[in-house]
Amino acid sequence: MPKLGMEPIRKAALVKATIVEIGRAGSLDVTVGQIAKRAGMSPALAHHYFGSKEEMFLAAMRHVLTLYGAEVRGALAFADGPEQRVRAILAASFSPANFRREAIGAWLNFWLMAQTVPQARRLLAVYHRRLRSNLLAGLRPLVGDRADALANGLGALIDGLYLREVLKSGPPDGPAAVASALDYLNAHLPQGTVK
Amino acid sequence: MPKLGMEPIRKAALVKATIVEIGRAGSLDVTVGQIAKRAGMSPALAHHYFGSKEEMFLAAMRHVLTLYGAEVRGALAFADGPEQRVRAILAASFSPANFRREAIGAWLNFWLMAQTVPQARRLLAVYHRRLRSNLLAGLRPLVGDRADALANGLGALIDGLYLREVLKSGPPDGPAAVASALDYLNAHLPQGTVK
DNA sequence: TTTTTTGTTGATTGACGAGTCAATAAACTT
DNA sequence: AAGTTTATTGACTCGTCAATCAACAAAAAA
Repeated sequence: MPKLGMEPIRKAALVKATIVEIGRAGSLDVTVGQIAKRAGMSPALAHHYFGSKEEMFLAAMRHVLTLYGAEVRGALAFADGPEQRVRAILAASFSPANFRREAIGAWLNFWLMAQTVPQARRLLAVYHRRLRSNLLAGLRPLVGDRADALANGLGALIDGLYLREVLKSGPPDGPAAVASALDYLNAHLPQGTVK
Repeated sequence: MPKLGMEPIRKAALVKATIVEIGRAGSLDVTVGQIAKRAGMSPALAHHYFGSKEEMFLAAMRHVLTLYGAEVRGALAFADGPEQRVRAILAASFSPANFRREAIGAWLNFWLMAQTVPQARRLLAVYHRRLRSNLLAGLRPLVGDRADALANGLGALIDGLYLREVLKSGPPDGPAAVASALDYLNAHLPQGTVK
């Protein structure tokens, strides 16, 4: 029953299924069959649309990063002043949409992939740069030339908090993570600018 | 030419080779064949000694953690006072022995494995607890009841710094990482206790 | 209506890799 | 010397999986 215009629908379904399956498996050892099944189609069709498994992974990674970027932008739009901007970034980073098991698992695996797949490395580098410049914009008015080191530290801390969440049992605790990061930030500010 | 007493030698060689190969591949997609070859023996022999690939991975992980633990203990032996203890832990964490490409890559993969292999999870949990209690011992005299939150933050920061090193090109910069962590610590101390 | 394009899948190919087994050989024991 | 244990490997089994292909179906274009 070939309805036309299936391509975007199928691709979206596959991307979503890829993320879910990677999160579920906790690794990239996921067969095209599993992904296709979850997306409700045959493995052959998955190949038809993406050409290869790697392309599927990359599309999934792009999707995760895009979502995250959108969330940050959205939060930033409402932020008032540098301090609120930094807060907004942190809140977006640990928002329920991003800070949930599947996404965290997927994220960790993309990191792994970035070690060996140049495309993935590039994607991750883009995310890094964006996060960094967003943080810097907020931090510079607050701490001047120490902003650079602080942005690095905060970036690493965010990644570390993600990493640690992987091992915890129970649902991820976004607010606690935000609190941790804010605490870090706060300690570096001329006393208590951020409460 | 069966010399006796080969077992420990072979096992050690395999563990080492496992770490190298995982680091090289940047993932756990490493064949027993590759590992065995690097260790200078047939795949069959590798199976003979370890029974399964997973056992090999776990042994490698145990080895990495043991090395790290030993380094921390060693550094701690010379540490004088709480502040020096914390410094010692950080220095050991980013020492050349631990903070090098292969080990970092292996570490990241173990993290991944911990998501699904209970044994691996347990090993990582042990490392976590030890790091935590070591940090706490040093921090409590310095910051009292805020030590708990600080230890968590520092732990996450350390992990994050490892993670970030994966993506950088060029050799890992241990001292810079230590400086980052110290900076974090310093910001939380009643002014400038740690310089 | 014929042709082309788009959607879809079952079956197959081809490669690869974990783990087993049987066989060989050197040492050590009795 | 006969028997046992340890070391070692080549050959093989068995399963899995990415990717391809041939074929069929429905819509759109001609």
